[in-house]
Amino acid sequence: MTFQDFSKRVMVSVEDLCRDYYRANRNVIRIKKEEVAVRNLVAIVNATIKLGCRMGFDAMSLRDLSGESGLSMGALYSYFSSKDDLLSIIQHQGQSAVERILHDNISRESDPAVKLRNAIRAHLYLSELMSQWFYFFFMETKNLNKKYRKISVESELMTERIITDILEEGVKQGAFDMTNVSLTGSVIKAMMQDWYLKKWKYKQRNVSGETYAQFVIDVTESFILKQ
Amino acid sequence: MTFQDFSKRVMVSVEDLCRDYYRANRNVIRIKKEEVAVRNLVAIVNATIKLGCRMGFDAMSLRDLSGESGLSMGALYSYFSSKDDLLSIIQHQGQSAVERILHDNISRESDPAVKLRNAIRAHLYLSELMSQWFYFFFMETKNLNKKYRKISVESELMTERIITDILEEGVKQGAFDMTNVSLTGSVIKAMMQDWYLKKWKYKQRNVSGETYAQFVIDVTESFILKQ
DNA sequence: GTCTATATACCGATAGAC
DNA sequence: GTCTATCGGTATATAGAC
Repeated sequence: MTFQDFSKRVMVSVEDLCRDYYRANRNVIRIKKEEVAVRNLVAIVNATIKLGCRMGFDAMSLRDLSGESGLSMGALYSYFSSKDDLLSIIQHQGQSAVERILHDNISRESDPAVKLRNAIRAHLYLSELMSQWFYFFFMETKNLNKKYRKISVESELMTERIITDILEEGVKQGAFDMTNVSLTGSVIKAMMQDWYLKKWKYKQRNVSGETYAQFVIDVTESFILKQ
Repeated sequence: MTFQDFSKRVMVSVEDLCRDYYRANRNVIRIKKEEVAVRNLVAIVNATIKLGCRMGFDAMSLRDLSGESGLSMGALYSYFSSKDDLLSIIQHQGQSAVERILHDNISRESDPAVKLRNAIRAHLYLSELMSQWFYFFFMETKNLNKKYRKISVESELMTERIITDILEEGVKQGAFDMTNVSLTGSVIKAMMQDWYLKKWKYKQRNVSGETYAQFVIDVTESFILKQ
């Protein structure tokens, strides 16, 4: 699967995420026209991710956000109840979407070796499509309150679990051979994560997402495939 | 080399770093008694790292720092000229120390395979000794000004370079065989970095630094050692 | 629905007593 | 050297005009 195939298939858009959020919360959102609400939510969310990645969510003032999104201070508060609330909305909507997309896009393939390759590519290509979101989640969710920090930790463990489940199945079927499934899953996740944490480095070196995905697969397979 | 051997050998202490800083800057620091200055600097730096890791440097107010360090607001400003200055002092002193210790502790061993194992262990054990510092550097670098962000990027590339230099030497000598030295260095660094970025996870699973270091070595060697 | 103007609180930083 | 008290500025959040 190429990156282009993947990006055509998943079609993840900020507008979809905002529309989902609006429909699930129209009872508490004061704006009643869906089109207006969704359009402004998209502007707010995009501006938050952009500024959050550039200067950090905490350092971003709501005046900065007002300027970047094109909405006034007063208007912003029609869409969220506090700055913390804004962070947790983005966190919740984003991580739910990631979870759903990953599960939908990891094939019901029975061969563990093929399935592992698909999973690594799916995760890597998704983190490429949503690289700012992934970076934002990693850098900003540490400062959330307990409840939302828990969601963030669960999200980390969930994606790791997708990998280790495949590894375990492969070991059971005799296709894989490794000393420690849990640690193997951890380092695969670490390698995948590097792609969006060090985007500047890979861009500078002209490494494509496809090249990187294939490389992670090569390293992994040299370790777990039986000779 | 065990973790215990390493930690006895390097003996890195916050007090040493603060004393170095004090002696290099006694001309601009108002406090003239070295023992007083060093004691308070240690308290300030420890408190900053602790609060910075917990809530983020930006979210930490100087009143928080005053409470945690035991010094008053006024006293704090005898040791640094601004909050940004405090961040860059910690960044500069810490990364210089890391660089020096890594270079001192990576053997002049000629066998690339042995040298690579030593380098991975040295880096991992140092990040264990200074785990909060490493975490702090990674999370707060983005908030620095251009000059210090450049230092930080150089630090990232420096540690990667230590690895890729060994890899290149091994390829030249015919001991290693890999498709892409640069990418191999990147993923080794990514695996090493996971140790301090996800400390909570490894602690929860009772994975020791020695176990993790050996695992990274195993994964790496399965990929680069000729059959 | 969106705006401007403003309330209120806390920020980093400093002055001056001791 | 260290403290307390306080400065001006800016933050989040809101009230009320339109």
